[in-house]
Amino acid sequence: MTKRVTIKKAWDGSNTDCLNCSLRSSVLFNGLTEKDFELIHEPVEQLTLDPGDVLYKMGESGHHLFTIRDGLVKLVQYLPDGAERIVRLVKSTDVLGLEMMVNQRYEHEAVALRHTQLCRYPMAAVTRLSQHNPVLHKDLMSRWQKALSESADWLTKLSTGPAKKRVANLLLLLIDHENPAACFMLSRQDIGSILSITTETASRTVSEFKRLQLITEIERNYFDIDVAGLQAITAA
Amino acid sequence: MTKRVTIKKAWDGSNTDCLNCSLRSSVLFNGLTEKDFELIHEPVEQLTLDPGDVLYKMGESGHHLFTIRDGLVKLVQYLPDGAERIVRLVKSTDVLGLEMMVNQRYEHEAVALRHTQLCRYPMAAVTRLSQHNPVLHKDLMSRWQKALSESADWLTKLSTGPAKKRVANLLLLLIDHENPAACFMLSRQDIGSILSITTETASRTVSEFKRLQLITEIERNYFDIDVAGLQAITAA
DNA sequence: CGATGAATTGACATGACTCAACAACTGTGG
DNA sequence: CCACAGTTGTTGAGTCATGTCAATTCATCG
Repeated sequence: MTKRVTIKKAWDGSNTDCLNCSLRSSVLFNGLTEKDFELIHEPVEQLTLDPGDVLYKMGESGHHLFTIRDGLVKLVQYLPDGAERIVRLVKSTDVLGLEMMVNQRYEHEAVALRHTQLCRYPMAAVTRLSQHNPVLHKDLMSRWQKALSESADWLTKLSTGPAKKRVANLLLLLIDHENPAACFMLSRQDIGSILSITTETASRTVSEFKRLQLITEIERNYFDIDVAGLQAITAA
Repeated sequence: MTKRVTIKKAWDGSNTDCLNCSLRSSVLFNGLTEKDFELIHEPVEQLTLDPGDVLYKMGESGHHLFTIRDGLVKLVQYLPDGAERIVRLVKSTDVLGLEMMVNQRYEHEAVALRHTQLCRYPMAAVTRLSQHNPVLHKDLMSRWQKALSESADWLTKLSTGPAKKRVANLLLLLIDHENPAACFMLSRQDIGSILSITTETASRTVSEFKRLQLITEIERNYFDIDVAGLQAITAA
């Protein structure tokens, strides 16, 4: 079911050199000075997750935030009846676990969907720095706001209207912006719990898109997608 | 359609005395010292909205945040096809317009659903103060996080499952916690665009609940609700 | 190769939408 | 106070999309 990844297993062994990080400008700490970095005694660590690995569980306490360097992670909530609902997808350059700074608890279960690399930050350092460094302060607010605003989109685009539109919107959202028109395909079950449809409906819809050549499998789990065609469906 | 409320019309004429506000402890500025207040030159004003009044529109620029003292406001987004979707309800002690601090634009249309009183804060002051006052800083993060977490609930409780469950969950959410078991009833159209169902389905479901005596009209638009009964439906 | 879990497909039932008529209510002007 | 128009809510009949249940194929992995 849900394998638990241990920090030992995950840690690559090399400390992350944030100053030279290729994601520097888009990453949480981009506003920090070298002097700020000196105040962080606990090291920033790099983790690697395989598909299915659980980064943290709902309700768990912890002391870390995460930034995704590359990959895709789902945030899952469970309904009273045990059904799972995916409430957000977190991808490259996004931050995970911000709620820790407020609640000291994770609010979701975080599970990797693909091979994923991330950086782990000590939360206390972020809290402390955010009160002195206005750039980080502002960056944190931006990230919260971004999550909130994506969450509204999630509602309007992925939880409204007929299944075809929803699936089309989801595929468009999964486009890898470095490989435009190449799209990582989720399991039918994940599609279902994102869109709140059954796996059968998800499967039928994906199959129909394949038949109509709106999507074409390039390699295992990667599809070339007809952006204009799918957009036509979302608008229909 | 959408009446525009002018500040002149709305302003009660008396400056709000935040120091003596009855909502003080739950309100945005609860962490401020009297000295902080001296730094706010632009006055905090009190507004009153009638049902249907539009506080701000999507994309509009502005310089203010709002706290709801009493009442209920919907945040609306429009889909490409023009259909409206309500993405959040904002109620007493909640803050509206936080996104201004990041974007300088409002991201939704804010429309009063009932007679509503609110306070208007100059955004620049909040931004400035949040960088020096750690309590306000933390409070802002909490509010962002609260909005985000409610937004996930909105998804799981109000946008998932059959119409009956959704309506039941919505009614439970509308309970006025000062008048437990008394619940303000929304228009069928609003129910529809919250739950993403048609007005007809909303009407049928509400009617059924009335027949089953799960809800009973006490006075115009106020219902006594059978909490246990509705909870049974949400769990079913 | 056989075993397991995922994906697909079909047949059928059902819940929600559509279209349409009508009832109830609100506010207006006579 | 009534008559009217306009809006909102209710209800019904028929259709369509999605859910349900079940069988089958496909992919992966030991």
